[in-house]
Amino acid sequence: MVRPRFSKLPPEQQQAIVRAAREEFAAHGFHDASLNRVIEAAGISKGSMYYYFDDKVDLFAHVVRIDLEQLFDRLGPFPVPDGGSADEFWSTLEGYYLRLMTALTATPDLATLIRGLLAASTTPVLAQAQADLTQALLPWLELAVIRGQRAGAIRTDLPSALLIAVVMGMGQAIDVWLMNQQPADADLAGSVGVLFEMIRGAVAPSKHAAVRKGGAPPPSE
Amino acid sequence: MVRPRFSKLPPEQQQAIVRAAREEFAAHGFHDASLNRVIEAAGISKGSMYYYFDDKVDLFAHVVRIDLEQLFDRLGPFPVPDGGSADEFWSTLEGYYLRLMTALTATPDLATLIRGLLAASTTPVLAQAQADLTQALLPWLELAVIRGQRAGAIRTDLPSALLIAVVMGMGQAIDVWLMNQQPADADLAGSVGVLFEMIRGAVAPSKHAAVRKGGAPPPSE
Amino acid sequence: MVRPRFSKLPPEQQQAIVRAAREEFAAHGFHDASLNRVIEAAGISKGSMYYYFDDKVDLFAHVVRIDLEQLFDRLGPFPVPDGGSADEFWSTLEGYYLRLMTALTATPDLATLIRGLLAASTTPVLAQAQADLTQALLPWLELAVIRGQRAGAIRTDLPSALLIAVVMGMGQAIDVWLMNQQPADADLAGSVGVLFEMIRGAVAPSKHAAVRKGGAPPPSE
Amino acid sequence: MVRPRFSKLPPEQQQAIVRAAREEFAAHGFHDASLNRVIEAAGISKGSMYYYFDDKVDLFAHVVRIDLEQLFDRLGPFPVPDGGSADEFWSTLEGYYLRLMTALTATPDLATLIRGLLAASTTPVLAQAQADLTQALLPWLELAVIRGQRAGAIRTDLPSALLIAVVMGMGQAIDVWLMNQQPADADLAGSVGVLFEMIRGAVAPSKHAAVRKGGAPPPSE
DNA sequence: AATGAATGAGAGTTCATTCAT
DNA sequence: GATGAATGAACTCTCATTCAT
Repeated sequence: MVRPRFSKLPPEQQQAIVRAAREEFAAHGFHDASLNRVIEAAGISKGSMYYYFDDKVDLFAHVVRIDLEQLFDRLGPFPVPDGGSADEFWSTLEGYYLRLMTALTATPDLATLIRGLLAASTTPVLAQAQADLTQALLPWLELAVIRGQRAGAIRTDLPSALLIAVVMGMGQAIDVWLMNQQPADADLAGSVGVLFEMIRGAVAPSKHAAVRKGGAPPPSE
Repeated sequence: MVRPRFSKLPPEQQQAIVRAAREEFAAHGFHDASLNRVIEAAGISKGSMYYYFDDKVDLFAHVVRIDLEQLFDRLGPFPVPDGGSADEFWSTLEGYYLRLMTALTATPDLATLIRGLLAASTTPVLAQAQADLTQALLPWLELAVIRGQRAGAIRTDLPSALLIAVVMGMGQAIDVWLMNQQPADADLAGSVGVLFEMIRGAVAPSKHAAVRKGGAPPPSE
Repeated sequence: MVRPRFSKLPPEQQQAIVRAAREEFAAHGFHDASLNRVIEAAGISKGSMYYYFDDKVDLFAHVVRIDLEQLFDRLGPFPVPDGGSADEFWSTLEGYYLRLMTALTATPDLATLIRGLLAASTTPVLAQAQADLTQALLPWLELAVIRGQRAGAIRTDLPSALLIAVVMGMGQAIDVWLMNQQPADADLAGSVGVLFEMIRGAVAPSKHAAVRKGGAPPPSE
Repeated sequence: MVRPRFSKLPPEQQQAIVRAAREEFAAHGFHDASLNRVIEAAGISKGSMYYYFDDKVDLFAHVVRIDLEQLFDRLGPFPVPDGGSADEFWSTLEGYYLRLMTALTATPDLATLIRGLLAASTTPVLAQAQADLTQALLPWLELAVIRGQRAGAIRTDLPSALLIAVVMGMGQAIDVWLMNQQPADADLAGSVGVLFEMIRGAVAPSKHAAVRKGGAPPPSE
């Protein structure tokens, strides 16, 4: 955990440290990031680094947390549509996601960080940071699933955790695909539209599902 | 490239080395894997390691290649359904994928390796290994998309690269989810069924697409 | 570049490190010198070595630089005779060179270092160190040539670079010869006298040159 | 020493090995030359290498020896002018040296080898090879000095070893200077002329010497 | 509160040499 | 006679972390 000492620093110095760390982690990934380079860029001593943060992981986690906070502060609270039709549900979500992706595209270092974190499936040392990230998103996602189900927009025959995982996988794939395309913002809207279309196809109540599994009847809209 | 010297080793010693390396890479990822630990576990000298393999990357590539070969030897060739209905198309694919996942679930280290390789988006040193893996799969995947489109099973209004990326993202998510559940084989079939159902929903010709983009009219199912 | 950290060390420790490095480099040459042996002899850790110096080349360059500085501090500035006769020109130079050689003979390790550096024609990694050394000497040498020519002591029909190269070759040969003789200081003066005599014969305005090349008429002595 | 086994090889294989070694040594210097690369280029096994030669030094010495032999075979025996005037003495020598340098310029790898060997003042491991090279040349050089002295072309007041050392130093300097100029053959003759002129000035009987040292009276020209 | 000097463990890689076959 | 597999010692260099001041 970040030590309170760090929070007492003048904001501009906090920012200098976070910025230096963000750039280093984004540029080299967690493992290859060098604390020596971070403290040099931040203009602080090595002792101070360890005075503020427990260790490398702690610094990394703090950077991700801070950045995510700022990101979502800018975006405003997650809109979780309550009531309304399935179409309204998807449309609300898509609007929000588009703004999220627009923001992420504007902060590529953060995007790189998140991508790296999501992908670091084999680095146990980052498990905590991953868990943190997940914990920050999961409750909202689960709420969204529930409301989507109530709106008849999301199938009810699968665990929400699975639905969420698959949707995030699709989103990640689209993210990578988007970055490889380096689209203008105009394209971004179209791409997000396509993505949501596919997501909707994947998680919407499905006639195939009914046939295959004979699962629970879809809740009435 | 693996040197012929390695291939001349008695099979059990080749296996000992590959096994040691596989476990190390699976446990720590490519970067954090330690050659010292590998040679210790394999019971060979450091000089021998470099007598058999060019370098760390070469060893890694060899392990992945060997394991994939064995995997696909066990599975037989990719079936690419040609002709037939959309339902038949999906059913053929699902059967194969189920067998693939069954095999992967039985070799979790290999699964971890592949996952790590797919995710190593920022490690240029593995670019070759990634390219190898991709090149082995892409042609088949593209063929599958084309035949799926011909069968009316896959939408035609999006680039196949995007479709493939999204499907792989979904598959990866399911993989992770499956590994976290540590399901019995029985559950595996169900999960793969669900996955394909979602994939089908995502990439099947969509009425939404037609509405949104004014694209090509969906081929009749 | 040497890091300031090193300069802050207590002088005796700086000296211990420089001495250990000097002996190692002199004994084995740059390439065969082992940093492991240096840090062992200096009594510091491997980490400290790299805390003080960028790398092996940096250490080597520092040793040479320090030693040369001390050498020329002891000798005083290069005297560049201006005006006067050819005999006076040579006599001034000879006096300085004798003091230089006396100093070098007293510090054989430094002599070895310099010799090695001058001879390292094929080691691009030392190019910077060589360039440093050359740049420190060349301007003075060229000035000396010009003034010598003005005094009628040096021939004017050959490029100064060639003259300098040949003279340095002769000096180097004498150096080696001197070291093999391990002469008393008394002999040193005689040897330097002989060397200068030969140098004078080689680079003095020559009647042969006039005959052979039909070059500029030799300036009158 | 080269083992007789090597001499029994078919000449073309001997040549293949020597050629591979020569190129490797010339390209990387003795220390950085890799036996692995040599055997690969020569197309022999590592065991064979050590079956033919004691070790790396032995191989190096053999290459130098063979090449020098061939060089001097091509040049013919050293001409040691006996009788005649000082001018004739120098002229004979210069003619030979010009042919030597022409030959060396045509075989740059050998030239590099020799230069490296002459310069390797700090590599005790090559002491034997250096001594070999010197021993091959010294007797002739000393004979040349004696005859030169008899012809009144060379001063008699200095040990011949010193004269030889200085002359070789001058020659080496010119060699380097020549290589940096990359002259056409035409320039070579001129350069050698200049070199000999300077050599003559350096080692010819000198009035300065008589004045300075009160040494033996100079032999009459 | 803050520093920065010091370190040790470890990294990947190279290579001349040996020796059983 | 010839091979090439096997090795271990050595190499330079990196880095997160500690701790006395």
